[in-house]
Amino acid sequence: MIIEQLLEIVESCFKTGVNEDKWSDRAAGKYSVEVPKREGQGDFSTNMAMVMAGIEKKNPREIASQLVEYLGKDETMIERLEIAGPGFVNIFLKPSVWQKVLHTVAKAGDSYGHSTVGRNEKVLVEFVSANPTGPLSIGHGRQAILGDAIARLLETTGHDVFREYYFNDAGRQMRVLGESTRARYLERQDLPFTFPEDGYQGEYIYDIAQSLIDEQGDALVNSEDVKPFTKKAVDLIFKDISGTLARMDITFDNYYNEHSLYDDGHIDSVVKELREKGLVYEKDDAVWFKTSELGQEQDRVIIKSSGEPTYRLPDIAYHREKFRRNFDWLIDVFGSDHIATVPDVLSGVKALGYDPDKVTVVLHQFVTLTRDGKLVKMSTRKATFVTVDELLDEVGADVVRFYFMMRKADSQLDFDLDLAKKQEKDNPVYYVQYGHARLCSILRRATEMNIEVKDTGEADLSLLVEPEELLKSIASFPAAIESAALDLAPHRMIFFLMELAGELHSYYNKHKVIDQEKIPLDVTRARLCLVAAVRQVFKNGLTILGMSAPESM
RNA sequence: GGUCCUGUAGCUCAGCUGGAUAGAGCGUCUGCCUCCUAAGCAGAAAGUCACUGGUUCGACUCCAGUCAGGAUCACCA
Repeated sequence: MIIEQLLEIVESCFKTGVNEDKWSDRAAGKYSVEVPKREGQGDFSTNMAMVMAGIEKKNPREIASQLVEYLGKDETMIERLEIAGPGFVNIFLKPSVWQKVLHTVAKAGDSYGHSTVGRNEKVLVEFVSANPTGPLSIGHGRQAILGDAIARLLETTGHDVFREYYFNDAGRQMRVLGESTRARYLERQDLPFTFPEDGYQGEYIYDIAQSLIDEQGDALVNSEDVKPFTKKAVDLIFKDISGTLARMDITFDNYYNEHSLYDDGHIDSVVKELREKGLVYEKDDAVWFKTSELGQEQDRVIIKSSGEPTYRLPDIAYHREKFRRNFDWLIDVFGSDHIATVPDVLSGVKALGYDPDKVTVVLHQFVTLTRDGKLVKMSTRKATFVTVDELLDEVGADVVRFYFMMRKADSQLDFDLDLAKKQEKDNPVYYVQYGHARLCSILRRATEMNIEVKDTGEADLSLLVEPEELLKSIASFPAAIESAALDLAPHRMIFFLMELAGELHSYYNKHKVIDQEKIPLDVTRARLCLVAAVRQVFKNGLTILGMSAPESM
């Protein structure tokens, strides 16, 4: 990458200064080379002189002029230098350095931007993990897309990614689900029924009841056992959930059933191990975990006086199993309502001898929905929540993905349905996709006119006029992916693409590519190389985010 | 009350490891289609980066405190 090559040059100049006794090596590694925010301040700049000034107690501009003298000797990529502001050294590169990016993109094609920084590290991304009690709500939607985007980014950067969905289909929640279904089953047949006090009130329960009636008629009317109802509900709800996920092109490598932790004895063995370490004790007929000895304020119950474990115990056991399955990095994507469980799980992991630093929890804040300029009130209990399916029906998968990725996880996300539904303008999703479509259109046109899109090596790229912004963006694409991936921040890719689209649309209006009367053929050919490269970056960027790159709109 | 997140333009939000004159989209206002897609472009107006201190050559960014909003503090998951 360009910045890395430049950094090498800067570092060797720094060393030259040390060797020639101009300054000491105490500033080594403390300075940086970065892209200035404003135009006219160079392609890159370094703060070395300012960093050194503090350490060496010298005038920063004096150091800067010495540095400029050293840097000026480079003929490979530096065109000119200037000292600015408090002591920045601004570095202007030769245009040919940027133009070469087009070769790189053309050569790499669909894999441009992919890297191997992940070194095949085994990463487990756990996300969604919604229990089968109803259709996915928009809160789950955010999590599904955030988790999937993180997984895709990590794959792109050379990680060995495994996607897992953790669920529980036993226990009180499921009993209530079964009882709710039974009540609807009886209601539909005009028989007396009692609906559970905290039952699931959603319409979908009627659908489940109806399918039981269709299949078995009134055979279950006198069933004492709630299991057939629960089972049917779980089956249909899971089918519904995976259907919703499939519509967004989200798949999992594994669905991990909490119950298997009991069957395989992992729950018992965790308690046993903690007990051996003296971290467990009995009080009030319950079993407590000494989390206070692990940095927390108070101890927590892991087995209730009824003999049933609390949710913490299987959570801890589950994470131990993740470690035992030899993953190097565990990523949990949760809603912010799970915040209280995080310290408990990490305490458990630590107590069992695993490194909690290998667990990264991505907590995302809540989602609100705005329709007709007003906040839509949602309640899970009353089943007045909006489902992901409904959103998909209204605006389609690309828009849903884009909007859910647009904000960093830490921010609350307001899904503006009015804006999302606008298909004609103002919608950032189309702004980006339109960029790709426009470029495709130009390439189609070139083919129609029998203009061959030459290999970048044959075209005279020095004929490109004002392509700097675009070339720099293209060149920074791999770094953008890397930072978004390693920081688990997909929203940065969205912003990257929006910026690229802005630059492209601006260029498009300023410079025509094909015009046989006004534009010389070799200029057209050079611009077609640029067009092809930008199109490739759009396509790769959209693909990495799980969105489509339409060739026409 | 404790813990975590948030507070940046009228609205919704970026601002990555501190860097030069604070950024985008929407909204508002003014222009631009005999021309590769106007789902676009060019320009204008719009800010006490919640507040107060501190750290330093330099703070939206780091630290402490205050205020406001959200999440969470079970032998529910």
